[in-house]
Amino acid sequence: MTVFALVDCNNFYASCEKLFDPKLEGVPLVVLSNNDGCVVARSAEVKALGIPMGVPWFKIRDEAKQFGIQAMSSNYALYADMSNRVVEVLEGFSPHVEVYSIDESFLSLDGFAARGFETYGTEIKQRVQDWLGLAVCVGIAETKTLAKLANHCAKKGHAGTAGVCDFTTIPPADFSALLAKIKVGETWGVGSRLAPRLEKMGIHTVQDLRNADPGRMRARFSVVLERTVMELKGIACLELEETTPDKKQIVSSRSFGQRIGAFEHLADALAFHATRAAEKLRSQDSVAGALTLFIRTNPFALKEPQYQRSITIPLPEATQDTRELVKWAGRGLRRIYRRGFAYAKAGVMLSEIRPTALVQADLFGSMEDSERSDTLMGIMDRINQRWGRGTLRTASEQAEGIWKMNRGNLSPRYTTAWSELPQVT
DNA sequence: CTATAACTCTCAA
DNA sequence: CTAACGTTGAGAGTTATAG
Repeated sequence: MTVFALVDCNNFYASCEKLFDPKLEGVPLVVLSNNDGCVVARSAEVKALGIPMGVPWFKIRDEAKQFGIQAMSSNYALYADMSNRVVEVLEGFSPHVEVYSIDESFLSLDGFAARGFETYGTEIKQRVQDWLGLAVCVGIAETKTLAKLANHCAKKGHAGTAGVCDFTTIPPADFSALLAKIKVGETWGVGSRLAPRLEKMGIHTVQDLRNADPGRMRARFSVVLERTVMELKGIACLELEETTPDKKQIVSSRSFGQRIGAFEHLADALAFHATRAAEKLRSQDSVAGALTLFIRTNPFALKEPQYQRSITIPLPEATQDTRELVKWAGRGLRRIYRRGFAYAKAGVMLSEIRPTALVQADLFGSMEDSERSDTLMGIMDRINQRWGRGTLRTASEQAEGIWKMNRGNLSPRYTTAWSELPQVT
C-alpha cells in the first residue's frame, strides 16, 4: 500500500512577492495574470475580503482601491526559481517526488511509517518555512485524490489540523463525517461542469461521491469519474509520475498589450511565438511535423467586429529549426490575415511531435550533447540562455514588439538577476 | 464500414 | 476619459473523412 503526501504552497505567487518586500507585510496583495488581466493569486488578507479567484482586475479596481489592495504583475522568473528551491527541499525528504505544478508536489511516503506520517508532514512544513520562508500545507493519504483532499482539509484547518492532515489515521466513522461536510466540487477532477450535474442527482458532498457506484458513474459520466470514485474509496488508480513524458503539443500564445491591426505587427508576434515554441521543442530534443497558428479579435468586446481564424500547416520535413518554423508561420499568416480587425491575441502550436533521433539518420553514431549543441540552433539556445531571451533572434522578430504585454507593476527578479536587486541604502 | 484524424469538452494549476 | 477578461497541456469522447 502506497502512501502519498501532497505538498502545496499557500498563496504561492503572493507569498513569493511578500518574501522579498517587507513593505508588503500585512498588506492585502493580489498577483495578476499575464497582461495584468485577471487575479491569479491572493494573499490571506485579500481572501478574507472575499475577492474571488480569477476575477478580471478592471472589475474590482475600485473596490481594491477602497480596501488598499496592492496588485503586482506576475513575475514568472521569480516564482519558477522559488518553486525549484521548494522541490529541492522536498527531495531531501523522499526519493520519489512528482512535481505536479509550480506550487504543488506529490511525494511517496513508502517506508516512512515508523515515526508516523504526520510527523514527516510536520517536518516538511517546518523545513520549507525555515529554509525558504514559504508556508506550505501537507495532505497525506493512500491515493492521490485523497491526498489532494487531505491537503484541502489542512488548508481549511478541518479536523483539528494545523497545516498538516493525515487521513491514514482517522477512524472510519470520523472520516465519513468529515467528507460529508465537504462539497463535492472540492474533489480533484470535479470542476464547474460536473459539480452541478452531480448535485442534480443527489450527490452533494465528497462522501456522497465516495458512496456512489463506480460502474454507474462510468456509464453516466466517464472513466475519469469512475477512477475518482475508486480513489475516494482508497483504491489507487493513479501512480506517482516522476518523469515527465515529452510533450505531444507545444503552444506559445499571448494576448497583446494593445489591439493590433497591421500585418507586420502580427507577423512580429507570431515570429516570437514560433521562436519560443521551437526553443521548447529543442529542449526536449524533438521535432514537429505540423505548425498551427491562430489570430483572433477580443471575444469579450461584443460590439466590435469579430474574426478568428487558424491554419494548420503540415511541414514538408519535421523540424526543430527556428528559421523554418518562423518562415512557415509567416506564410500561414498571409493566408488567414484580414485587414480591418482589432486583433487581441495570436499564437503558435506545434504538433506531430517526435524525438529527433527517430527522424535524423545518425551518421556518426550516438552524438554527445556537447557535439549536438554545436549546431546553429544549439549555439543560439546557449547564447539566449546565458544572456537572456531574444539576445540572438531572427530578423522577423522585433526586440520590443508593439504587441508586448502590459506589466504595470512588475517586481524585480530578486533571485535570478543581479542587475535588478534593489539598492541598499 | 472501419480506422484514423480532427475536433469538442472538461479539468487543472 | 474610456475601456480594460490568462496560458498551457492532457485525456476522453464524438464527429468527420478517407479508403
